[in-house]
Amino acid sequence: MNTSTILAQINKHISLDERESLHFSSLLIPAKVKQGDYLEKVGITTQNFIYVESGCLMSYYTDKKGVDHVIQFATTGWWTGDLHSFTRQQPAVYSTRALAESTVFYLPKTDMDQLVDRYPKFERYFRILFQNSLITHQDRIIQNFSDTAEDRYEYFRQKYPSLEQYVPLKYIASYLGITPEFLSKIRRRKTER
Amino acid sequence: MNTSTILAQINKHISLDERESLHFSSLLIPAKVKQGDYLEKVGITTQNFIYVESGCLMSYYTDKKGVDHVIQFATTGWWTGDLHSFTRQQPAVYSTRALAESTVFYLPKTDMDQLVDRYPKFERYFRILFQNSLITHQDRIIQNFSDTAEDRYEYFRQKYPSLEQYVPLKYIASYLGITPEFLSKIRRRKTER
DNA sequence: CTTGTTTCTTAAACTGGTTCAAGTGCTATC
DNA sequence: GATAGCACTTGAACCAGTTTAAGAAACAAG
Repeated sequence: MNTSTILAQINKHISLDERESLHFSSLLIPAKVKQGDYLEKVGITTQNFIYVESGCLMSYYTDKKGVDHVIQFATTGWWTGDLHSFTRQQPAVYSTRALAESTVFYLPKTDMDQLVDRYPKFERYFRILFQNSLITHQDRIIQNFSDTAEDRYEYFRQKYPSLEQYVPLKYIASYLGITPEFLSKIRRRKTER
Repeated sequence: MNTSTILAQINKHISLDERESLHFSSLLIPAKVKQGDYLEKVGITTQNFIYVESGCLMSYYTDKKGVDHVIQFATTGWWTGDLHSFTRQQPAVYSTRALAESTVFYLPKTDMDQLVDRYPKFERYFRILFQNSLITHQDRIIQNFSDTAEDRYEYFRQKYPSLEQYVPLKYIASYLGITPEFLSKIRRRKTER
């Protein structure tokens, strides 16, 4: 198991020594998942925080009418999962699936709890991670209110160019909060110009 | 200066001893603000994280067309401010104003940085704070996509009943992502039934 | 008390995005 | 190489929410 890229990712925010790196690595559970595989399912309490080493995952919410809403894509270097379920140990409301063959690391909640307890550096790492993610989520809320769907699509393509190769358009539409039909129209308008 | 309620708030998540409590309290800068006062303005880099001791604040974004979008209300016990500006020390894109006469504590960024450095407990406190806030923001994104404006209004009233006394309807409309005119219609529909 | 200012409401015309239904194209599998 | 299944597109009817404009109600300040 090669944990060098995840350690490099973490070392962007904190500086781990040998002992900390080894301990952290020992907690990770590596896994390979195929396209379409579920990593988390609605109703089951999430036991792991998920780190994407390669490939692409998506987390989505299925509403009362049975419509899926993509809350997040996660590609190399991202953490993902149903944070509510993970944090409060309650049945998940999001599902997480692989959009392509992917390799991931699972970090079990109990281990993460002990980890941050024992090494304040990791407490810091996750504080920074959540703080940054919160900023991104705030931006997204504002953007959903103030920009048109076309602007949001343009922004999405610029911000996450690597995702277009993995993600079917219908999921991009869902992430943008529109129907696949309307995304289709937007795309046509763009090529016609 | 009485810091007992903010300390009680923090002690819900971590357990501070006398020394830590005193040190933390010594960093806080108390302030009274009147209705309409600005605590942060667009374009000015945010120096403080803001804790609301009493009263009510709102943070909002003004888009290219000059329309305000409320990102958050903050009442007793909440932290607020432009997190992006605060974290990365860049000019604020949000403004923060008092909706009523309020008392707040400012926690300067430099002090907060030193605080979490010196006391891992505070690192944990803010990790938990951001983690919880992130969960709330994820829920809000999903809700904006899957629920109608009327459902969102109902949910808002149930979740934050105390806010209705402070917050003009036009700001509630903005928070919900609709126009004041449409909120007016929703309210009428509700009373007619 | 009254005058100006802001908030809230109402109504009509309008639009960004949805819904429904049908059709095209891809690729997968037997 | 037929059949099936899914992703994507197209178009027409439709609707949730906006825009514009105006009036009513609440409020603050002299």
